[in-house]
Amino acid sequence: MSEERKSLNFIEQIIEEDLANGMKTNDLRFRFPPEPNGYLHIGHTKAIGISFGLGEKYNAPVNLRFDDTNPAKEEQEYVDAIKKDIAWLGYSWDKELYSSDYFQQLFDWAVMLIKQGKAYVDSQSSDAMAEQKGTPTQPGVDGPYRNRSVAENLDLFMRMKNGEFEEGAHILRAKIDMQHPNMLMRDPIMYRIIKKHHHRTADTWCIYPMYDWTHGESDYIESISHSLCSLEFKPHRELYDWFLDQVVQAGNIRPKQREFARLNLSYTIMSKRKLLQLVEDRIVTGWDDPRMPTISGLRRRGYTPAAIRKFVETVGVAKRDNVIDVSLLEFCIREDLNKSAPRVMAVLDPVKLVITNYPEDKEEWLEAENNQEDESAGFREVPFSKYLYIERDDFKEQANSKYFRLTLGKEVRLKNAYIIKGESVVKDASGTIMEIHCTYDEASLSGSGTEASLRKVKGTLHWVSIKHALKAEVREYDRLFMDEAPDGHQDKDFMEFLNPESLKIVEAYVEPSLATVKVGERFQFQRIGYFNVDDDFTPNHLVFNKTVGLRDSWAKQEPTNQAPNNQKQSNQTERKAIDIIQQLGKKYTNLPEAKQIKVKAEIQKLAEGVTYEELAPLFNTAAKKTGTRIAVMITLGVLLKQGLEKNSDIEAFIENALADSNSLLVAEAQNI
RNA sequence: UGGCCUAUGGUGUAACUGGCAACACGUCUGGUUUUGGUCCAGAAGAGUCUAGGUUCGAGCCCUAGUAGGCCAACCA
Repeated sequence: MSEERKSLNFIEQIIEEDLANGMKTNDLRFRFPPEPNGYLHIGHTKAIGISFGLGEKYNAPVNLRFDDTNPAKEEQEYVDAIKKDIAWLGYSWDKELYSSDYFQQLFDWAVMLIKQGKAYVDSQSSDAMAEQKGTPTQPGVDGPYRNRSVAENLDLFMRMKNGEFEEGAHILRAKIDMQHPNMLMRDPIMYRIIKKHHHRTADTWCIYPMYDWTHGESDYIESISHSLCSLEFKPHRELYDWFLDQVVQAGNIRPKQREFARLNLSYTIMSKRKLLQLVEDRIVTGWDDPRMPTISGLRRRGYTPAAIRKFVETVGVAKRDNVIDVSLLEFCIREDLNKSAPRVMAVLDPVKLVITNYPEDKEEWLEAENNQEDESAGFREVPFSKYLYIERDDFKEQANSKYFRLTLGKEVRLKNAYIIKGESVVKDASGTIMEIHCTYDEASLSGSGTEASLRKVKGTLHWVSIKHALKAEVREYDRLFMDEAPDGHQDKDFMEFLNPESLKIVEAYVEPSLATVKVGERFQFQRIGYFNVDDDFTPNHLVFNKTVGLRDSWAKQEPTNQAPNNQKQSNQTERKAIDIIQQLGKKYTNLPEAKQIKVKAEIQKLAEGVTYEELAPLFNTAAKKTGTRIAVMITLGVLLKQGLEKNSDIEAFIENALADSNSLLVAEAQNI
């Protein structure tokens, strides 16, 4: 319906162009090609979102192709985990495929290249070959085996395949150009000997194709129309195309590689190698530790697929390096959970509250709304009694008027229950508060509709009845690293930035309705945050993970409250006249004439409050910023009229303006 | 010393392909609220890396700089 045209990212634009140039929508096909050597992380989600998202948008198939050309690093465990994660995110692939499915075809093509004189067997050490390869700034030189005969190459390659040689004895290289400016084109390796068991082909091969030789040809075999990958593969594109040139037949789809910037998240790392190190060094409990940026970690932490997909959609697709603020991820999960998570009451840091005028043995079951954002969520009952737990944080013996919680002599509401008034405290010998005594107003019950219940109080507290509360283990997570870019320092190892307090385990008390929870269920602990039931949960041991805290504008201002000397902020917010003039100037040249006259009058008025010292620095305004120069000129005119003496700086400024090509500026200069 | 890529508020993306720089997050006000949450209303913050050029007009086109990233694994 809406005419709103959603802007396309550069990849969508390329596809639209291809479509406009005659490619059929039916020919569109994408792929996601993970190497099964680790778990998927939030960064992969971007690649997944792009390719699978395009599949959804154009109703085109997307293959899941495991890039399994290196048996030394790849394992079935990772294949299973990757499939689980993609499915959990809600994407479905057309075919589950493996690069290893194409080993025979790749081998046949390699033989063809040898016969055409476009590939040869090299028998040097890797050091010698590296030497000949040159550097980015220096061309390489041809090696001694470069011109072996086709027959010899064929014979050696067959014997490589037959397992006659040890690892490292020979390799197969494409014969391209050792002097090529792109190092990847300097006779890249196509095959190496690896005598290891492969998770799919077992021991049938002892030579394995390299990434570059495999990837484009696999795309071609699968008729992938657009092969999307991250920016670091840009230099590979030239080789990708060269390999394609050797096999593509007219009439078939020729895959196109295009590259986008990968996702980086502040305060975390994305490198699979480094993530593996965290697992192996036992910094975290595993790939699915809730502090890990892996999909499995986020899942265990309580993130939803919808939130993660929204996040990836929001960050966009472009070609410049980026670091996304974690606050955006947190926003996405809060937004989703706010709508869906049932609210419950839980006290994480308890202090005992005694309602002195409440009958000793009385208990009431009070009605509580499950989710005010969702009417269909209904109500539940929570038990109330004389002895409660509230958060230690929610009480201060005395506090200023900014503190909305319980203090002595003031009233607050107990959520879903009564209004209470703080009366006294009981402390132990060390001064720690052991009990808070208060009185309640019996007529003020929530929802009772009485005049007393409608009374406004400035704070509302959550609580649990001690007698009825359930004990629960609550795991509160903080960021794993204390630096915004832990692996962005050349002089420091990322492990140096580990946050020693990334996990805090507390024993909490929760309302009894949580007795029947199941693993993975998500809740909002009111006034605290979102939590889910951890995998470690058992029926007699409740375990919750903190997914993310609620936004907390109180926590933000509290520290500044402590500092006594920021009373006088008000006059700082008043902007200086010169700043306003500068801002008005910015747009001056773009304004219609009527508006210019108005703005000029405004500048002249503001100019009366400007000193020469404030104005002088602006004489150096860049020539390009004509508007600012005009505003400065107008201001200068006012100052001169007020009796300011001309000096050499002023003369120079005016002279420059008179020589300018902009007539408005010249006119203002002439006025002076 | 080479090649390739990128450059827009604090962050991430837009700008209908040359016409008074928009959206989201974040920040700050104010209102509503039985969550200091949500929701609502508003504000601040960018002369689009720099210098030239083309044009009536440039974030967009051209030239030259500058800055950052990637490229020398028998990894992907």
